[in-house]
Amino acid sequence: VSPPTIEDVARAAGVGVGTASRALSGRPSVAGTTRARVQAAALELGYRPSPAARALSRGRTHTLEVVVPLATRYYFVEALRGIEEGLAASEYASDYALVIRTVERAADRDRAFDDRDVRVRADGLLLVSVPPTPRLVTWLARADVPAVLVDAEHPGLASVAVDHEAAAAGAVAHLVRLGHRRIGFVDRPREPWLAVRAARAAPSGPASQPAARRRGYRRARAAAGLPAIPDLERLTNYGPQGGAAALAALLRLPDAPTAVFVGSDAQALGVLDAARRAGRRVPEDLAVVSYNDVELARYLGLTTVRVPIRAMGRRGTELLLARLATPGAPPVQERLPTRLVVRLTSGAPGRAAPPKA
Amino acid sequence: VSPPTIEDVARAAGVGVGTASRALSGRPSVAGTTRARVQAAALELGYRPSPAARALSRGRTHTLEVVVPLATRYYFVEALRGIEEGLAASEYASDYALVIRTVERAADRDRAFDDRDVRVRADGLLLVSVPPTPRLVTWLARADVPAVLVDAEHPGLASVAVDHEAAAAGAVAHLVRLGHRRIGFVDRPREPWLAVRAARAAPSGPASQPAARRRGYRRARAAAGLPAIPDLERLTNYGPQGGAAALAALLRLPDAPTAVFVGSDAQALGVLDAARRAGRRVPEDLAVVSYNDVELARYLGLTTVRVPIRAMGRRGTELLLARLATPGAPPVQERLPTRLVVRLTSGAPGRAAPPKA
DNA sequence: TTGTAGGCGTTATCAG
DNA sequence: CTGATAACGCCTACAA
Repeated sequence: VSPPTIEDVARAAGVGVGTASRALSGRPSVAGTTRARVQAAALELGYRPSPAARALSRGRTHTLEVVVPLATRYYFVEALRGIEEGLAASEYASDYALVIRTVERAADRDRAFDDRDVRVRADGLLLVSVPPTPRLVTWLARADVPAVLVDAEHPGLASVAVDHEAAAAGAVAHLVRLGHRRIGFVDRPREPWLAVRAARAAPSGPASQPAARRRGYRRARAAAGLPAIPDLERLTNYGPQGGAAALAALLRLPDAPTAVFVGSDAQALGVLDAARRAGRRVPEDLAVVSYNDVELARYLGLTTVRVPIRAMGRRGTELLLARLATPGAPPVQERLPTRLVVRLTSGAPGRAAPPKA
Repeated sequence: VSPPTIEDVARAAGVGVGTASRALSGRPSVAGTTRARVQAAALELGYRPSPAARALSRGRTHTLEVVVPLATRYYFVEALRGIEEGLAASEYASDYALVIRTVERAADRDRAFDDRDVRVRADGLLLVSVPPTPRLVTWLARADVPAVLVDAEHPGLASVAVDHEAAAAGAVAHLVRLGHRRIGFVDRPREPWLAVRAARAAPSGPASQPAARRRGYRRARAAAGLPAIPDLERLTNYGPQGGAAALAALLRLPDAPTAVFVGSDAQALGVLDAARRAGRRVPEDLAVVSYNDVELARYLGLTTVRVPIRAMGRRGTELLLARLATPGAPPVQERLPTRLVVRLTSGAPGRAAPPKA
């Protein structure tokens, strides 16, 4: 009752295991008739090669591991889609299996890069939005598994990234151009899975998106001659509730802002809602620009920064496959452009119609 | 330069490989000092057990395979979240690796269940929203891998499902109770990955969600004494564009409907938009009830059927782990309840305030 | 408690 | 072109 092995197939076909292996693996040096016989026998017996045995023998698992935070939902799915696209469109063998590993807490991340944690040993590693800690970097060096960072960067490591700081600065500059001077900033705090165990986080540690956006926000302010005003910067929970709370706090300020830059569309949702409940019209009383450009942003008329996470996933996969195919190649670092998508909430001139489907 | 094997560890610790294996695997019959010595040696050498060798030797891969359609995005992520929850909360060893396999086209599905397709051979299989075709059923029987269907059912197979027909009927009944008689139906056609290769699809083939919803729609009509009117039923592309097109068509009817039941929130988005552009107020001129209750539904005030996909994923995982732990156990079939979430778009009495964050 | 040896299913090597 | 046979790295009886 145990599943048939290649030996069973060989016996049924009246050949040796070596020949059976070659015939089934599509190796050239096998006579046509022999190959046909072996294949027929395999089909007859319902033979299925053992991936474990094959991996052990070949030394490769034909598997890619993807490490992603699950928290930013849409972002995650889009990245995954991009990865699948990259796999499907590849010029190399693309039938890699994908092992997904989600990290939501710091513990998950630590476990993910713990030598004692034995899972599938992948041929390659794709790290999505997981800024490399020093620990991770040494782990990567030791594990000598080709890795590509997606939406993150580190010297010496292959990556496909985006300049979040510049993107944020551009968004804020847009508000400045529209005449705003009191511009608030709403974002989430450092992600939980980025938490550093000890307090010895490097001062210029792995860049998180929120940190990069804040730098961009400040830079744009400075460029416009605006001073830094701590009260205008609000770090709050991810999601609409957080955004709503942040805006409520901003509106209570003596000098309430006339515009806000929000670090995610999800928080912007709450911002819009809180504005409406406070009787502020958007964009007349309050201009809103957010970040990511998730699918629903267009339905809300959200002016937002388009982050090409899907394209990053795709390109990252391509780079990984290329490195897998050419082991010697040096790690490539690429950057993809972002783009401010101007819709209604920023009150851009010349736009007044409701969003279209 | 090749990675250290257990033999290296054994040598370094001055013991035999057997002892090293037992010490590292946490087996009881090892002296405390010996174990410590082995573990120290392993740490020193940076030893990482080979999953492939372990899988080959143990006969288990410690891996779960999840087959999901990627098309319905939110649905997919939620199911995955539920699966992770189930894994994390399990009373059994929960450190299974997850191999994700997405099927978007019929070819993907065929490949997924092709004997010649060698990927990681998982210890268990979780099929999310993939109704079992006859072919799949026989494959499952042959592969003798414990499997659990999530959001699908089949006689003899373990499953966690939902009664989509009843849920749809309930949604339509709600509209009937509100006094509507001309009730339209908008849904997507059979999913592409369900396409049957030959035309020999069983008449009552694997139930797709759209099919179940349509049955529910018709049943509710019949229960209300309403005749079936083919013109009122529109199958259109998934997504807002499809929904918008469908509503436009419905509004062109001589007897335009005063209410619509839409098979997905994504399509409902387009329906709302098309209604607005046509000058129809919601819910005064047109009541809308949709399906799934995705996150953004509350922000749009959508009345919709809540489908507990996350809970299904979680429960399915629990069932799978239980079966893995107790091979003899018979397949369990469970159903989870759905619930109509009444918000604004259905015009339910006593609700007039804008949606709250 | 510990060491030794056989086997898991495949691929690769190397004679025929 | 084909058939034995030795790895691949680990686990697990079996013996000591």
